[in-house]
Amino acid sequence: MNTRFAVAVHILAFLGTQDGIPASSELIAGSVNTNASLIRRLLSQLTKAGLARSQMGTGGGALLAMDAGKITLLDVYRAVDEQGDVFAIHQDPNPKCMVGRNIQAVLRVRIDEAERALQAELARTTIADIAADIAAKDSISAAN
Amino acid sequence: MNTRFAVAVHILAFLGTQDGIPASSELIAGSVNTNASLIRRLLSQLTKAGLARSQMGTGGGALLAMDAGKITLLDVYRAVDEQGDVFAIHQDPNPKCMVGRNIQAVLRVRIDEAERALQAELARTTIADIAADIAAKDSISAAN
DNA sequence: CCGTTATGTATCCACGATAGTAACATAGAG
DNA sequence: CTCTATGTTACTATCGTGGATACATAACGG
Repeated sequence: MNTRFAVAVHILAFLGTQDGIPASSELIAGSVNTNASLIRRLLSQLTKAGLARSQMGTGGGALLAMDAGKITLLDVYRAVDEQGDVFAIHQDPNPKCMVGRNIQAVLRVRIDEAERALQAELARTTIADIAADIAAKDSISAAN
Repeated sequence: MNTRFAVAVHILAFLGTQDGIPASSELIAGSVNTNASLIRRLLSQLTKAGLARSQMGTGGGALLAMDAGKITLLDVYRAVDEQGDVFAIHQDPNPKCMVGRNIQAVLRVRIDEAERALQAELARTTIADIAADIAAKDSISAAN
């Protein structure tokens, strides 16, 4: 139940609103309201996954590595959630018991199916969708 | 990433193989290979959710509260995973930033969709299915 | 060419959740 | 009345998460 996925999406959505101007980790941290080092750690993972890239030096910062419409939430999920497992299976059940010696393999199949369903849904949304949702919602609140 | 869900399914699958004979928490703990107190804590949640019931006293123990074919993995998930949220959303993003003041609501929608997809998949499997898988897998290994 | 900006990474710490363990009051069977 | 077993509480070790600091390295600009 960590917030890495949510923060990573926040970062990429933020980069998506920057029109190609590099954003420093300090700037992003200000939007997320957290530590710049944490942002850099996440950006490092996003960069390794090929979703973001960065420029060092004056005026540098992070950029999207590809079009926001090409980055899905599944990509982000895979980039930041190392083991990518929603459920854990308990270790060392009793092999002398029929349930104990088979539960892990049986559960693995069902959990993988559920995980696949989750990932398929995540794949249907892109960072561009998120950015559009944010802009739409913001114009509505601005109107009130 | 806790194992409560997996252990709870293990417990119910175990009860499903008991043919209506109450199973003590000690017995179940032996199959799961953990502590009886932990089993009782989980059984308490399963009982509150109406999935299991128990008899105190000599010869007592836990029983399924309904037919194994009527209990879905979603029921178990809801019974033991209190908050039932796969993803957490970071708190206190910066309201002065367009992304910061809208990201939570926007992410909430998408995360809820993903969560629904996960739950729909879990709802497709029952404890009876799990018990059948276990029996099938066990007879295969026994044949080798 | 040197100082400034900013990344990338390592380290340390506080906090909370998980799960293992023990203890005990209570309820039911014989 | 005794034995069994539940239901619940409390305590603890361990680990993951996220906050904070530090620093070597890289790029840009005067």
